[in-house]
Amino acid sequence: MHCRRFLFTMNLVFYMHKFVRRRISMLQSVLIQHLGQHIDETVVVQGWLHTKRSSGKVAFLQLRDGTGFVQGVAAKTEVSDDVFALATSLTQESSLRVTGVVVKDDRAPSGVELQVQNLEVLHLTHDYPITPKEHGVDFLLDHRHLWIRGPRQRSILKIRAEIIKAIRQFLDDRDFTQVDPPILTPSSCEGTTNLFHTQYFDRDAYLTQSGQLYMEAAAMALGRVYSFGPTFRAEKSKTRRHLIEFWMIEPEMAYTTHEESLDIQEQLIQHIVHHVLTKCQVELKAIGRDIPALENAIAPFPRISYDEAIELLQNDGHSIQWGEDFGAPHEAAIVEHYSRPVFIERFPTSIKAFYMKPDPDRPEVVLCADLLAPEGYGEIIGGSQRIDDAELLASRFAEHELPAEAYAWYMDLRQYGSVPHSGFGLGLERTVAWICGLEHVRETIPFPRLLYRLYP
RNA sequence: UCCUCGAUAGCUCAGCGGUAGAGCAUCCGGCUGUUAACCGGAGGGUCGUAGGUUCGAAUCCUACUCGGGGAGCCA
Repeated sequence: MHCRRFLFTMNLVFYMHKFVRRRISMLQSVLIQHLGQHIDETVVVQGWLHTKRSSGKVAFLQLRDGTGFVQGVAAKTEVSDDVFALATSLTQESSLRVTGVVVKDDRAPSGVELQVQNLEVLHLTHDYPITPKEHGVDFLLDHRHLWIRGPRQRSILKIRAEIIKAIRQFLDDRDFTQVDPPILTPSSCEGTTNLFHTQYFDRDAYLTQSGQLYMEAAAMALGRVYSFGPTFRAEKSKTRRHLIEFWMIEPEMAYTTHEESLDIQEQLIQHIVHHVLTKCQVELKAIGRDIPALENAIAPFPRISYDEAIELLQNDGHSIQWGEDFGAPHEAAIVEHYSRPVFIERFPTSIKAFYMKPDPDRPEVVLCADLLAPEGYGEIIGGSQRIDDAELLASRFAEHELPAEAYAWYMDLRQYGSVPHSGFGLGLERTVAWICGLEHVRETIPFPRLLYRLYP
């Protein structure tokens, strides 16, 4: 019985395909997001069946094409028996071309519906794994290649794309030049334990952990630069804030102090949030983001010193002492006092990277800052003013037992026209997670690389 | 590396020492406004793997495998 039904459907599909091809090809195909501009016109929508509901006399087809969702209504009295039979036999995620009249309807979430006239099935799907009911994380990640078809994941990827667009727009408008640092590197800037090792013919090479040092060179060549690319960390981190492969934006600015860098950072974040609030209302609603909470991200952001943060934590009952680095619970406790992103600046020199410039008034701290996102999303920016003095940098290399020969080129930057300069790294996925209000960064990237997951 | 939780139908889970269960999905039937549609029926299982305890193990114990959450580290 199953088999006969299947053959019947396939014959029908073949027949309909021949029957309607000429007429459909003469009609205009329209993206779902533009249907509102075609009221009362007959159009073709090319997409997939998201879900279907049907009764004996009417079938409701939820269609998607990547740009949006629209309901196609096939009424038994309005279409041929063949088309109606085809409509009721359609399966989830079958690919199809639907011909119909665009009509206004207040019952539709987008305000329009498609009155179906004809259907052309390109491929009839069987047993699509992701059903409209709930699924577990493991199952969904194993089916990530299909999971991204869903409305929630589509919205997140759309917002990610708009965030990227906003970042580029902001930096390009302020005379930054994009410069691409290498992905294959001879060694790291901060230890090799977290680096992905690979072969470079007969030598060792590592996947980049940060393009920063190269960007310092680029800033001396082009003034204001930024990189935008993937970063790899072989850390055995398994939390909602960590990916093995993630994307970073690393601006680097010549003739720029720590304070000027902070100004740019907060304006950038404000611009991103404003852009997403302007362009992505539909997507933000689709994923259930608390929009008023996002609207709080207006510059200037609070700037507190490491000293003040320690005091604040001690007053909250934490046993942390000056000189210790913050753990995740500390960051969460600090952020709880604010509803906006907050800068923590001037950390102890001893716990920060070798290239950070000491505060001239207090050499025990460096001119650096972390920007913590609100609502517990953790550090989204880390930045600093860099050491511009050749002698000091040389002594830092010695203190950190770094191989000076490998970094001769980096030392050169302090030999030939050294200037005060600053830069920062913005973690894309954590920013997307915060703006989307997600539980986990794994949903912010199309194909997440996680500690125990390299598939698909 | 450490702590902690988990693995039972295609999916989500219940069952916690005595005949393997539910909802959804699938298939069949019904329904002209559904929004995770609804109503009736059917099929569907080596209870993660290997040992052990017991008259009897999905259930208790041990080891292993795979995964979730978290710590450290970091964006």
